[in-house]
Amino acid sequence: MPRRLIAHLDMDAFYASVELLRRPDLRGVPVVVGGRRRVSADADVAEFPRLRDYVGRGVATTASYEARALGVHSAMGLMKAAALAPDAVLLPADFEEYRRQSHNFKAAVGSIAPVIEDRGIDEIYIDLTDVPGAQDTSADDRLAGARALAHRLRAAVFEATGLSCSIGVTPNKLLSKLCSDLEKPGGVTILDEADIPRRIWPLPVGRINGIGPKARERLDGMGIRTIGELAQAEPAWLIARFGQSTGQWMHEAAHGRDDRPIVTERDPKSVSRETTFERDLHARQDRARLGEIFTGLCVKVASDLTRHALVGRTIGIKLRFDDFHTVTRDITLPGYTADAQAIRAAAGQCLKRVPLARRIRLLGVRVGTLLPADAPEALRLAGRQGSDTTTLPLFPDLDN
DNA sequence: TCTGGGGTCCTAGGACCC
DNA sequence: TCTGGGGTCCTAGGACCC
Repeated sequence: MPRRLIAHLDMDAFYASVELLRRPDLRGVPVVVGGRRRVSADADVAEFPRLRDYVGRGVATTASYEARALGVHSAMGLMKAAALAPDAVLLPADFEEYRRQSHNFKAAVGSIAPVIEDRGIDEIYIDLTDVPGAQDTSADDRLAGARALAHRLRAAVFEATGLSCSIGVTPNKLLSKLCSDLEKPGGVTILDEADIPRRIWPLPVGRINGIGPKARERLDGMGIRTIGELAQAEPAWLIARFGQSTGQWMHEAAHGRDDRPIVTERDPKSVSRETTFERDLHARQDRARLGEIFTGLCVKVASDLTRHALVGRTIGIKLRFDDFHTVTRDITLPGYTADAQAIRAAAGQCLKRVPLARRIRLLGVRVGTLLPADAPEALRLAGRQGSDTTTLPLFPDLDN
Protein backbone atom coordinates (compact mmCIF):
# COMPACT_ATOMS: atom_id res chain seq x y z
CA MET A 1 0.00 0.00 0.00
CA PRO A 2 1.51 3.34 -1.02
CA ARG A 3 1.91 5.82 1.77
CA ARG A 4 -1.27 7.80 2.32
CA LEU A 5 -2.17 11.03 4.09
CA ILE A 6 -5.65 10.84 5.61
CA ALA A 7 -7.50 13.49 7.62
CA HIS A 8 -10.46 13.12 9.93
CA LEU A 9 -12.40 16.33 10.50
CA ASP A 10 -14.89 16.50 13.33
CA MET A 11 -17.09 19.50 14.06
CA ASP A 12 -16.94 20.67 17.69
CA ALA A 13 -20.22 20.15 19.63
CA PHE A 14 -21.90 20.60 16.27
CA TYR A 15 -25.62 20.99 17.04
CA ALA A 16 -25.01 23.11 20.11
CA SER A 17 -22.52 25.29 18.22
CA VAL A 18 -24.99 25.86 15.38
CA GLU A 19 -27.59 26.95 17.93
CA LEU A 20 -25.12 29.34 19.57
CA LEU A 21 -24.41 30.91 16.18
CA ARG A 22 -28.07 31.88 15.89
CA ARG A 23 -28.45 32.81 19.53
CA PRO A 24 -25.24 34.53 20.61
CA ASP A 25 -27.00 35.61 23.80
CA LEU A 26 -26.66 31.98 24.94
CA ARG A 27 -22.86 32.01 24.73
CA GLY A 28 -21.34 31.07 28.06
CA VAL A 29 -24.59 29.40 29.17
CA PRO A 30 -24.73 25.61 29.36
CA VAL A 31 -26.86 24.47 26.41
CA VAL A 32 -28.24 21.01 25.69
CA VAL A 33 -29.84 20.05 22.38
CA GLY A 34 -32.43 17.31 22.61
CA GLY A 35 -36.03 16.49 23.33
CA ARG A 36 -38.99 16.94 21.05
CA ARG A 37 -40.91 20.11 21.74
CA ARG A 38 -40.42 23.09 19.46
CA VAL A 39 -39.68 26.57 20.69
CA SER A 40 -40.18 29.72 18.67
CA ALA A 41 -36.93 30.98 17.19
CA ASP A 42 -37.38 34.55 18.46
CA ALA A 43 -37.94 33.67 22.10
CA ASP A 44 -35.53 35.47 24.41
CA VAL A 45 -33.25 33.71 26.84
CA ALA A 46 -35.52 34.11 29.81
CA GLU A 47 -38.18 32.15 27.94
CA PHE A 48 -35.99 29.23 26.94
CA PRO A 49 -36.99 26.02 28.63
CA ARG A 50 -34.57 24.96 31.31
CA LEU A 51 -33.49 21.40 31.72
CA ARG A 52 -35.02 21.32 35.22
CA ASP A 53 -38.51 21.68 33.73
CA TYR A 54 -38.14 18.78 31.34
CA VAL A 55 -40.35 15.74 31.73
CA GLY A 56 -40.06 12.90 29.26
CA ARG A 57 -37.94 10.22 27.70
CA GLY A 58 -35.64 12.30 25.54
CA VAL A 59 -31.85 12.13 25.54
CA ALA A 60 -29.23 14.81 25.02
CA THR A 61 -28.18 14.88 21.37
CA THR A 62 -25.37 17.36 22.06
CA ALA A 63 -24.14 19.33 25.03
CA SER A 64 -22.22 22.60 24.76
CA TYR A 65 -18.81 22.64 26.43
CA GLU A 66 -20.30 24.54 29.37
CA ALA A 67 -22.86 21.75 29.82
CA ARG A 68 -20.20 19.06 29.41
CA ALA A 69 -18.24 20.67 32.22
CA LEU A 70 -21.26 19.85 34.43
CA GLY A 71 -21.12 16.20 33.37
CA VAL A 72 -23.76 16.19 30.62
CA HIS A 73 -22.85 14.25 27.49
CA SER A 74 -24.66 13.08 24.39
CA ALA A 75 -26.98 10.05 24.70
CA MET A 76 -27.56 10.85 28.37
CA GLY A 77 -31.22 10.81 29.40
CA LEU A 78 -32.49 14.36 29.82
CA MET A 79 -33.96 13.59 33.24
CA LYS A 80 -30.53 12.54 34.39
CA ALA A 81 -28.92 15.53 32.67
CA ALA A 82 -31.39 17.80 34.50
CA ALA A 83 -30.11 16.52 37.81
CA LEU A 84 -26.56 17.54 36.80
CA ALA A 85 -27.36 20.84 35.07
CA PRO A 86 -30.83 22.05 36.07
CA ASP A 87 -30.19 25.57 34.75
CA ALA A 88 -28.95 24.49 31.33
CA VAL A 89 -31.01 25.75 28.42
CA LEU A 90 -32.74 22.96 26.51
CA LEU A 91 -33.18 23.49 22.77
CA PRO A 92 -35.03 21.10 20.45
CA ALA A 93 -33.01 19.77 17.53
CA ASP A 94 -33.40 21.66 14.24
CA PHE A 95 -32.08 19.13 11.75
CA GLU A 96 -32.87 21.27 8.75
CA GLU A 97 -30.44 23.91 9.94
CA TYR A 98 -27.79 21.34 10.93
CA ARG A 99 -28.01 19.75 7.48
CA ARG A 100 -27.60 23.16 5.87
CA GLN A 101 -24.46 23.91 7.88
CA SER A 102 -23.22 20.37 7.28
CA HIS A 103 -23.46 20.96 3.56
CA ASN A 104 -21.65 24.28 3.99
CA PHE A 105 -18.65 22.87 5.82
CA LYS A 106 -18.33 19.88 3.49
CA ALA A 107 -18.43 22.15 0.44
CA ALA A 108 -15.71 24.33 1.98
CA VAL A 109 -13.48 21.29 2.54
CA GLY A 110 -14.31 19.95 -0.92
CA SER A 111 -13.03 23.13 -2.57
CA ILE A 112 -9.58 22.35 -1.16
CA ALA A 113 -9.57 18.53 -1.02
CA PRO A 114 -12.25 16.84 -3.12
CA VAL A 115 -11.83 13.20 -2.02
CA ILE A 116 -14.19 13.05 0.95
CA GLU A 117 -15.92 10.22 2.80
CA ASP A 118 -19.12 11.26 4.52
CA ARG A 119 -19.41 9.89 8.04
CA GLY A 120 -22.61 11.59 9.05
CA ILE A 121 -23.76 15.12 9.63
CA ASP A 122 -20.73 16.40 11.54
CA GLU A 123 -17.67 14.46 10.45
CA ILE A 124 -15.76 13.40 7.36
CA TYR A 125 -12.59 11.64 6.29
CA ILE A 126 -10.49 13.40 3.67
CA ASP A 127 -7.81 11.89 1.45
CA LEU A 128 -5.02 14.45 1.36
CA THR A 129 -2.52 12.18 -0.40
CA ASP A 130 -2.77 13.90 -3.77
CA VAL A 131 -3.62 17.40 -2.60
CA PRO A 132 -0.92 19.88 -3.70
CA GLY A 133 1.35 20.81 -0.85
CA ALA A 134 0.54 17.76 1.27
CA GLN A 135 3.38 15.50 0.18
CA ASP A 136 6.99 16.40 0.22
CA THR A 137 10.21 14.52 -0.20
CA SER A 138 11.60 14.60 3.30
CA ALA A 139 9.67 13.31 6.29
CA ASP A 140 9.89 16.61 8.15
CA ASP A 141 8.59 18.58 5.21
CA ARG A 142 5.77 16.13 4.70
CA LEU A 143 4.50 16.59 8.23
CA ALA A 144 4.85 20.35 7.93
CA GLY A 145 2.88 20.24 4.68
CA ALA A 146 0.16 18.18 6.35
CA ARG A 147 -0.07 20.62 9.21
CA ALA A 148 -0.34 23.63 6.93
CA LEU A 149 -3.05 21.93 4.93
CA ALA A 150 -5.03 21.02 8.05
CA HIS A 151 -4.91 24.64 9.19
CA ARG A 152 -6.16 25.73 5.77
CA LEU A 153 -9.08 23.30 6.04
CA ARG A 154 -9.98 24.48 9.52
CA ALA A 155 -9.87 28.12 8.41
CA ALA A 156 -12.05 27.35 5.36
CA VAL A 157 -14.65 25.65 7.55
CA PHE A 158 -14.73 28.61 9.90
CA GLU A 159 -14.94 31.04 6.99
CA ALA A 160 -17.91 29.16 5.51
CA THR A 161 -19.84 28.49 8.71
CA GLY A 162 -18.46 30.41 11.68
CA LEU A 163 -18.01 27.03 13.37
CA SER A 164 -14.92 25.37 14.77
CA CYS A 165 -13.71 21.85 14.07
CA SER A 166 -10.90 19.52 15.07
CA ILE A 167 -8.68 17.67 12.63
CA GLY A 168 -6.40 14.66 12.85
CA VAL A 169 -3.95 13.87 10.04
CA THR A 170 -2.18 10.50 9.93
CA PRO A 171 -1.45 7.67 7.46
CA ASN A 172 -4.91 6.08 7.98
CA LYS A 173 -8.54 6.49 9.04
CA LEU A 174 -8.22 4.71 12.37
CA LEU A 175 -5.39 6.94 13.62
CA SER A 176 -6.89 10.12 12.18
CA LYS A 177 -10.18 9.46 13.95
CA LEU A 178 -8.31 8.97 17.22
CA CYS A 179 -6.26 12.10 16.66
CA SER A 180 -9.09 14.47 15.79
CA ASP A 181 -10.32 13.85 19.33
CA LEU A 182 -7.01 14.47 21.09
CA GLU A 183 -7.04 18.25 21.11
CA LYS A 184 -10.70 19.16 20.95
CA PRO A 185 -12.03 21.75 20.47
CA GLY A 186 -10.29 23.45 17.62
CA GLY A 187 -7.22 21.23 17.60
CA VAL A 188 -5.05 20.08 14.71
CA THR A 189 -3.14 16.88 15.50
CA ILE A 190 -0.56 15.47 13.12
CA LEU A 191 0.79 12.02 13.86
CA ASP A 192 3.23 9.61 12.29
CA GLU A 193 3.74 5.90 12.96
CA ALA A 194 6.72 6.70 15.16
CA ASP A 195 4.43 8.65 17.54
CA ILE A 196 2.12 5.71 18.23
CA PRO A 197 3.77 4.40 21.43
CA ARG A 198 3.92 7.85 23.00
CA ARG A 199 0.58 9.30 21.94
CA ILE A 200 -1.75 6.37 21.22
CA TRP A 201 -0.77 3.55 23.54
CA PRO A 202 -1.63 5.39 26.78
CA LEU A 203 -5.24 5.90 25.61
CA PRO A 204 -8.05 3.62 26.85
CA VAL A 205 -9.08 0.85 24.40
CA GLY A 206 -12.57 2.35 24.12
CA ARG A 207 -11.13 5.24 22.09
CA ILE A 208 -10.65 2.87 19.15
CA ASN A 209 -13.52 3.30 16.73
CA GLY A 210 -15.20 -0.10 16.84
CA ILE A 211 -14.48 -0.98 20.47
CA GLY A 212 -17.69 -0.18 22.29
CA PRO A 213 -18.95 -0.77 25.83
CA LYS A 214 -19.21 -4.58 25.48
CA ALA A 215 -15.75 -5.18 24.04
CA ARG A 216 -14.26 -2.69 26.49
CA GLU A 217 -15.88 -4.52 29.38
CA ARG A 218 -14.56 -7.88 28.20
CA LEU A 219 -11.07 -6.52 27.67
CA ASP A 220 -11.18 -4.91 31.09
CA GLY A 221 -12.00 -8.32 32.57
CA MET A 222 -8.82 -9.64 30.93
CA GLY A 223 -6.76 -6.87 32.45
CA ILE A 224 -6.48 -4.88 29.22
CA ARG A 225 -7.37 -1.22 29.64
CA THR A 226 -5.07 0.77 27.38
CA ILE A 227 -4.38 0.49 23.67
CA GLY A 228 -0.75 -0.22 24.59
CA GLU A 229 -1.82 -3.20 26.70
CA LEU A 230 -3.93 -4.42 23.78
CA ALA A 231 -0.89 -4.06 21.49
CA GLN A 232 1.16 -6.25 23.84
CA ALA A 233 -1.39 -9.10 23.71
CA GLU A 234 -0.52 -12.03 21.44
CA PRO A 235 -2.71 -12.13 18.32
CA ALA A 236 -3.43 -15.83 18.93
CA TRP A 237 -4.55 -15.01 22.46
CA LEU A 238 -6.97 -12.33 21.18
CA ILE A 239 -8.23 -14.60 18.41
CA ALA A 240 -8.94 -17.38 20.91
CA ARG A 241 -11.16 -14.98 22.86
CA PHE A 242 -12.76 -12.75 20.22
CA GLY A 243 -12.75 -14.91 17.11
CA GLN A 244 -10.49 -14.81 14.06
CA SER A 245 -11.82 -11.62 12.55
CA THR A 246 -12.28 -9.43 15.64
CA GLY A 247 -9.13 -10.74 17.35
CA GLN A 248 -6.96 -10.04 14.34
CA TRP A 249 -8.54 -6.63 13.86
CA MET A 250 -7.96 -5.66 17.50
CA HIS A 251 -4.29 -6.55 17.17
CA GLU A 252 -3.85 -4.50 13.99
CA ALA A 253 -5.81 -1.56 15.40
CA ALA A 254 -3.75 -1.44 18.58
CA HIS A 255 -0.63 -1.13 16.41
CA GLY A 256 -2.24 1.68 14.41
CA ARG A 257 -2.52 -0.36 11.22
CA ASP A 258 -5.55 0.20 8.99
CA ASP A 259 -5.73 0.03 5.19
CA ARG A 260 -9.43 0.79 4.70
CA PRO A 261 -9.90 3.08 1.70
CA ILE A 262 -11.74 6.39 1.61
CA VAL A 263 -15.24 5.58 0.33
CA THR A 264 -16.72 8.52 -1.54
CA GLU A 265 -20.01 6.95 -2.68
CA ARG A 266 -22.23 4.45 -0.92
CA ASP A 267 -25.59 2.95 -1.81
CA PRO A 268 -28.17 3.17 0.98
CA LYS A 269 -28.98 -0.22 2.51
CA SER A 270 -32.14 0.54 4.48
CA VAL A 271 -34.59 3.28 5.39
CA SER A 272 -36.41 3.28 8.69
CA ARG A 273 -38.60 5.24 11.09
CA GLU A 274 -39.18 4.52 14.73
CA THR A 275 -40.74 6.22 17.69
CA THR A 276 -40.62 5.90 21.46
CA PHE A 277 -43.98 6.61 23.06
CA GLU A 278 -44.44 9.13 25.82
CA ARG A 279 -45.90 6.29 27.87
CA ASP A 280 -45.76 2.54 27.28
CA LEU A 281 -48.72 1.28 25.28
CA HIS A 282 -50.59 -1.97 25.61
CA ALA A 283 -51.39 -4.08 22.55
CA ARG A 284 -55.01 -4.53 23.59
CA GLN A 285 -55.92 -1.44 25.59
CA ASP A 286 -54.14 0.96 23.24
CA ARG A 287 -54.83 -0.93 20.06
CA ALA A 288 -56.36 1.97 18.15
CA ARG A 289 -53.53 4.36 19.08
CA LEU A 290 -50.88 1.76 18.17
CA GLY A 291 -52.60 1.15 14.85
CA GLU A 292 -52.49 4.87 14.01
CA ILE A 293 -48.82 5.16 14.97
CA PHE A 294 -47.94 2.01 13.04
CA THR A 295 -49.64 3.24 9.88
CA GLY A 296 -48.05 6.67 10.33
CA LEU A 297 -44.57 5.10 10.45
CA CYS A 298 -45.28 3.16 7.25
CA VAL A 299 -46.45 6.33 5.52
CA LYS A 300 -43.26 8.16 6.59
CA VAL A 301 -40.97 5.35 5.43
CA ALA A 302 -42.83 5.21 2.10
CA SER A 303 -42.42 8.94 1.60
CA ASP A 304 -38.72 8.75 2.56
CA LEU A 305 -38.24 6.04 -0.07
CA THR A 306 -40.12 8.01 -2.70
CA ARG A 307 -38.19 11.20 -1.94
CA HIS A 308 -34.94 9.36 -2.54
CA ALA A 309 -36.33 7.47 -5.57
CA LEU A 310 -35.78 4.10 -3.86
CA VAL A 311 -37.76 0.90 -3.62
CA GLY A 312 -37.20 -2.06 -1.31
CA ARG A 313 -38.39 -5.59 -0.78
CA THR A 314 -37.50 -6.51 2.80
CA ILE A 315 -40.03 -5.02 5.23
CA GLY A 316 -39.20 -5.16 8.92
CA ILE A 317 -40.58 -4.04 12.25
CA LYS A 318 -38.96 -3.37 15.60
CA LEU A 319 -40.58 -3.43 19.01
CA ARG A 320 -39.07 -2.48 22.32
CA PHE A 321 -40.95 -3.54 25.42
CA ASP A 322 -41.24 -1.84 28.78
CA ASP A 323 -38.34 -3.98 30.05
CA PHE A 324 -36.23 -2.63 27.14
CA HIS A 325 -36.08 -6.05 25.52
CA THR A 326 -36.10 -5.48 21.75
CA VAL A 327 -37.29 -7.79 18.99
CA THR A 328 -37.31 -7.50 15.21
CA ARG A 329 -39.23 -9.36 12.53
CA ASP A 330 -38.88 -9.01 8.80
CA ILE A 331 -40.22 -10.47 5.61
CA THR A 332 -38.86 -10.36 2.08
CA LEU A 333 -41.48 -9.72 -0.58
CA PRO A 334 -41.32 -11.12 -4.10
CA GLY A 335 -41.37 -7.59 -5.54
CA TYR A 336 -39.93 -4.15 -4.78
CA THR A 337 -42.17 -1.40 -3.44
CA ALA A 338 -42.28 2.09 -1.97
CA ASP A 339 -46.01 1.98 -1.42
CA ALA A 340 -47.32 2.79 2.08
CA GLN A 341 -50.16 0.30 1.90
CA ALA A 342 -47.95 -2.54 0.69
CA ILE A 343 -45.43 -1.73 3.44
CA ARG A 344 -48.23 -1.54 6.00
CA ALA A 345 -49.61 -4.92 4.95
CA ALA A 346 -46.20 -6.63 5.12
CA ALA A 347 -45.35 -4.97 8.43
CA GLY A 348 -48.72 -6.12 9.77
CA GLN A 349 -47.78 -9.69 8.84
CA CYS A 350 -44.53 -9.31 10.75
CA LEU A 351 -46.35 -7.97 13.80
CA LYS A 352 -48.49 -11.08 14.00
CA ARG A 353 -45.33 -13.08 14.69
CA VAL A 354 -44.47 -11.12 17.85
CA PRO A 355 -45.84 -12.20 21.24
CA LEU A 356 -47.37 -9.07 22.77
CA ALA A 357 -47.55 -9.84 26.47
CA ARG A 358 -45.69 -6.76 27.71
CA ARG A 359 -46.35 -3.08 27.25
CA ILE A 360 -44.65 -1.56 24.23
CA ARG A 361 -42.25 1.36 24.51
CA LEU A 362 -41.04 1.72 20.92
CA LEU A 363 -42.33 0.79 17.51
CA GLY A 364 -40.33 0.97 14.26
CA VAL A 365 -40.71 0.15 10.58
CA ARG A 366 -37.81 -0.50 8.21
CA VAL A 367 -37.42 -1.23 4.52
CA GLY A 368 -34.23 -2.91 3.30
CA THR A 369 -32.85 -4.63 0.19
CA LEU A 370 -33.08 -1.32 -1.64
CA LEU A 371 -32.72 -0.45 -5.30
CA PRO A 372 -33.09 2.77 -7.26
CA ALA A 373 -36.74 3.02 -8.29
CA ASP A 374 -35.76 3.03 -11.97
CA ALA A 375 -33.41 0.03 -11.81
CA PRO A 376 -34.42 -2.68 -14.29
CA GLU A 377 -34.61 -5.26 -11.51
CA ALA A 378 -36.92 -3.00 -9.48
CA LEU A 379 -39.26 -2.46 -12.42
CA ARG A 380 -39.36 -6.09 -13.36
CA LEU A 381 -40.50 -7.17 -9.91
CA ALA A 382 -42.70 -4.17 -9.11
CA GLY A 383 -46.38 -4.74 -8.49
CA ARG A 384 -45.90 -8.47 -8.04
CA GLN A 385 -48.02 -8.31 -4.89
CA GLY A 386 -50.36 -6.11 -2.97
CA SER A 387 -53.51 -5.48 -4.95
CA ASP A 388 -55.59 -6.72 -2.02
CA THR A 389 -54.45 -4.17 0.56
CA THR A 390 -57.34 -1.75 0.31
CA THR A 391 -58.24 -2.44 3.92
CA LEU A 392 -55.27 -2.30 6.24
CA PRO A 393 -55.06 -4.95 8.93
CA LEU A 394 -55.77 -3.62 12.39
CA PHE A 395 -53.15 -3.79 15.07
CA PRO A 396 -53.50 -7.40 16.16
CA ASP A 397 -54.20 -8.05 19.82
CA LEU A 398 -53.03 -10.78 22.11
CA ASP A 399 -55.30 -13.43 20.75
CA ASN A 400 -54.16 -13.72 17.18
C1' DT B 1 -34.52 10.05 38.16
C1' DC B 2 -32.65 5.12 33.40
C1' DT B 3 -31.77 4.60 28.39
C1' DG B 4 -33.70 8.77 20.95
C1' DG B 5 -33.54 7.90 16.12
C1' DG B 6 -31.23 6.65 11.96
C1' DG B 7 -28.06 3.82 10.26
C1' DT B 8 -24.09 -0.18 9.12
C1' DC B 9 -21.95 -4.53 9.62
C1' DC B 10 -21.39 -9.17 11.52
C1' DT B 11 -22.83 -13.79 13.03
C1' DA B 12 -25.35 -17.87 12.92
C1' DG B 13 -28.78 -21.27 11.79
C1' DG B 14 -32.00 -23.26 8.54
C1' DA B 15 -33.85 -23.77 3.87
C1' DC B 16 -32.83 -24.93 -0.50
C1' DC B 17 -30.12 -26.01 -4.53
C1' DC B 18 -26.33 -28.19 -6.98
C1' DT C 1 -29.75 -46.01 2.77
C1' DC C 2 -26.44 -42.96 4.14
C1' DT C 3 -23.25 -39.80 3.15
C1' DG C 4 -20.63 -35.35 1.56
C1' DG C 5 -19.69 -30.43 0.68
C1' DG C 6 -20.43 -25.42 -1.09
C1' DG C 7 -23.15 -21.39 -2.07
C1' DT C 8 -26.93 -18.26 -1.54
C1' DC C 9 -30.99 -16.43 0.53
C1' DC C 10 -33.72 -15.41 4.49
C1' DT C 11 -34.38 -14.25 9.30
C1' DA C 12 -33.12 -12.66 14.18
C1' DG C 13 -30.21 -10.61 17.18
C1' DG C 14 -26.51 -7.78 18.65
C1' DA C 15 -22.59 -4.52 18.67
C1' DC C 16 -21.44 -0.28 17.32
C1' DC C 17 -21.48 4.51 15.36
C1' DC C 18 -23.16 9.43 14.74
